[in-house]
Amino acid sequence: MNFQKRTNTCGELRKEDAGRNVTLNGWVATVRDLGGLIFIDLRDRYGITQLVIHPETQTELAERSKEIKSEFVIWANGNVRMRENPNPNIPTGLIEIRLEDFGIINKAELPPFEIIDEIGTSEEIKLKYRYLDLRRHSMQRYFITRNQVYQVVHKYFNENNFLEVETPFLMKSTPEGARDYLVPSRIYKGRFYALPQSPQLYKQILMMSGFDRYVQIVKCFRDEDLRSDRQPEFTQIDLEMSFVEREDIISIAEGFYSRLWKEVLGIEVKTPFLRMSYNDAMNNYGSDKPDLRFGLELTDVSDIVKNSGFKVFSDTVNAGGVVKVLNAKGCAEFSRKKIDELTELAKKYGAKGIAWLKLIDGEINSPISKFLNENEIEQIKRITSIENGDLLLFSSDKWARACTILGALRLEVAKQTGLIESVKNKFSFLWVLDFPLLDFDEESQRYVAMHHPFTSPMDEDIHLLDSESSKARAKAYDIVINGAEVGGGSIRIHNRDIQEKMFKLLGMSNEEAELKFGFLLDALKYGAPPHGGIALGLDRTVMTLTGTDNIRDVIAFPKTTSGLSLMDGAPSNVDETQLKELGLKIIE
RNA sequence: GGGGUCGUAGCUCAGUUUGGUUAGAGCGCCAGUCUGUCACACUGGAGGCCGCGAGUUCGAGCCUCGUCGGCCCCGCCA
Repeated sequence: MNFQKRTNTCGELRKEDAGRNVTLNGWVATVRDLGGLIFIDLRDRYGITQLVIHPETQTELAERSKEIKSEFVIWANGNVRMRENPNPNIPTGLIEIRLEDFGIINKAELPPFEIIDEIGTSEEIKLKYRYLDLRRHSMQRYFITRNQVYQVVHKYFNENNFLEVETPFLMKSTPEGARDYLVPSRIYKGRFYALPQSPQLYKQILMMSGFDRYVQIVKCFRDEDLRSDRQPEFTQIDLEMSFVEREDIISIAEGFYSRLWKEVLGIEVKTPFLRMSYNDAMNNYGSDKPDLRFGLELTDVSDIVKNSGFKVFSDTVNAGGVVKVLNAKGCAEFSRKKIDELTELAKKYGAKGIAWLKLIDGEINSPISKFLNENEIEQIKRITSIENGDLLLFSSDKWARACTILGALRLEVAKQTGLIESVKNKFSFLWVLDFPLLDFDEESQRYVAMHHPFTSPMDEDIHLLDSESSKARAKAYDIVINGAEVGGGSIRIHNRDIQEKMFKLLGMSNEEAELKFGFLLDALKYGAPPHGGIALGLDRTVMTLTGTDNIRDVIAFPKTTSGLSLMDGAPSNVDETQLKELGLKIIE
C-alpha cells in the first residue's frame, strides 16, 4: 500500500514549527466534527497532534474525511500553525496542522474498548486484545521505563567491567527448588531439557572459567502458581563476581539502584542502604521483606505471660512458642466485625485465633483481660507503648508463624488506616541479611536450602554443620524495596568438600549429588575462585519505579493467574504427529 | 491442591435479597444539527445465547449442581 512517509512524529511539533509543511503518520484517536469545522486527533507513540479541516473552503477534503473513524491508520499532510484556542494539557497543544491532504493507510474495525488512558475494561478483555491495550499511552509508559532500566544495566555494568554472557535456555533439569518447565528431546526420546529457573550454575561456572564479572538480562522460568507479582516467565538482572565478599556484591547492587533511581526518577537514593538481620526483620515486622516506610513494629510478650492464667499464652510459651503483639495505633474504634475480618486474615496464615486488647479513655477493653493479672497488663501496656485509642493484636504460636501472622495484620492495618497511601511516594531500600542456611520442610521431613544449595555458610558457623546445622547462617542477602523482595543473592561455596557436605545435609547421597550436580563438583576440582552474586528482579524493579502493583503491567505479553495467554491461546494442544515425533503420549 | 470474589448490550455496571408482564443506565456506536473543539455539545436510533451445560419449577438473569474463564489470597515459588 502506498502512503506518504512522516516527516515528524505526533509528539514533537511546537510553536517554533509554525509555517512548516509536515506529514504525520499515526492512528486516529478521535474525530470531532463541529459541522463547520472538523478536528482530528492523530496519535502515535510520541504523542497526539490535532489536525483541522475547514469544510467551507476544503469541500473535497471534508467530504473524504467523513470516512475516517477511530483507530484508522492514516497519513496527513498540511501546514503547522498556531491554534486559536491552545490546549495546555498536551505538549503539542499550542499548534495544529491545517490539513492539505491525507490518505487512509488502513481501516480499523471498532475496537472492543476505547484507546484512552483511564479505562475500566476488565483484565480479560484487555489481555485478549493486548495489542490494543498496549496502544494506550498509560501502558506504553511502563515499557518506556523498562527500556530505561535495560539501558542503565548495560551502561552501569559495562562501566564496572562486567561481561554480558548469554547462557542456555535448554539445560539440564535440576529438580531442587521450583518445578521445572520441561522440553522434550526429539533426538533422545524420553529425555528432556529444562528451561532455567535461573542461570545459577552457568554463572558460577563462568567464574571458574575466569570471566570474573558477569551480568545478563535473562528470562527465568518457574512452573509454579501465579500471583500479582509472579509470572511463570520473568526477567532477572543476573550477576556474579569473583574474588569478592558480601560487601562487594552489596556495594555493586547499591550503586546500580542509586544510578537507576537517579536516571529514571531523578531521585538521589542514599547509600549505603539500611540493613537488618532476618531475625530482626521477622521479630519486629513479621516478614523477611519488611516495608519500613511506616512503623507498627511487633513486640514480644512471651516472658510477661509465660506464667499467665491465660492458658493459651502460657501453654504456648512453655511449649517453646512465643506470644507476639502488634500495636495497631489508633485502631481502638475497630468494630467487632472488623476484628473478626482481621482474624479471618490471620487464619489464612495458620492462626487459630487472635486475642485483642483496646485502650479507650484509660479503660482496658479486652476479652482476655480477665485472665491477666494487673502486673501482666501493666507490663504489656509499657512494652507495647499503648496509648488511648490503640488496639493490641496478640498472636501466640511457634515463633515464625506468630511473627508471620502479625506481619500480615501489620500490612492490613496499614492499608486500612491509610498509612500505606500516605507513604506511597517514598522509597525504602533495605538489605535483609544473616538468613538461616537451612529450612526444615514439613512435607518431605528434611532440610532444604533456604536460598539454594550453593550458598556458602558463614565462616563462623561452618563448625555448626556437623552438630546443629539448623542454626547455621548463610552468606545470603535479599534486597527489599518498599516491602517487596526485588532481589537476592549469596556468596557461593567454592570448596568442593563443603559443597559435598551441603548436598549431604540436604539428604542427597554422593551418587545422587554426582548424578545431578556432578558437572559443578567437577568444575570445583579445577580451581574455583571465591565468588558470589545476586539476581535482581527486573519486572519487580520496573513495578516499583512505575508504582504499579501488578506485574502484568510491565510484561508485554503476560499470562493470566491460571497461566493462560488469552491473546494467542497458549498453552494449546498439538498435532498427534508432533507428539509422535517426540515420543510422547497424552495420558488422560 | 485449597479459599474468596466476579461473569447481564461493543465496554463498565444495576437488576439476583423475596423466581412472575416487554431485562435497564452511562459510555461507545449509527444518523442528523452545529465554525474553535480537544471526553465537543444537542436531538434521535440501533444494539442482549443474562459465560456454558444440566436440574428444580407452571415459569429461571434470579434457586441447585456441574463446568469454563477473569481477579485476589493460602499452599507452592531453592
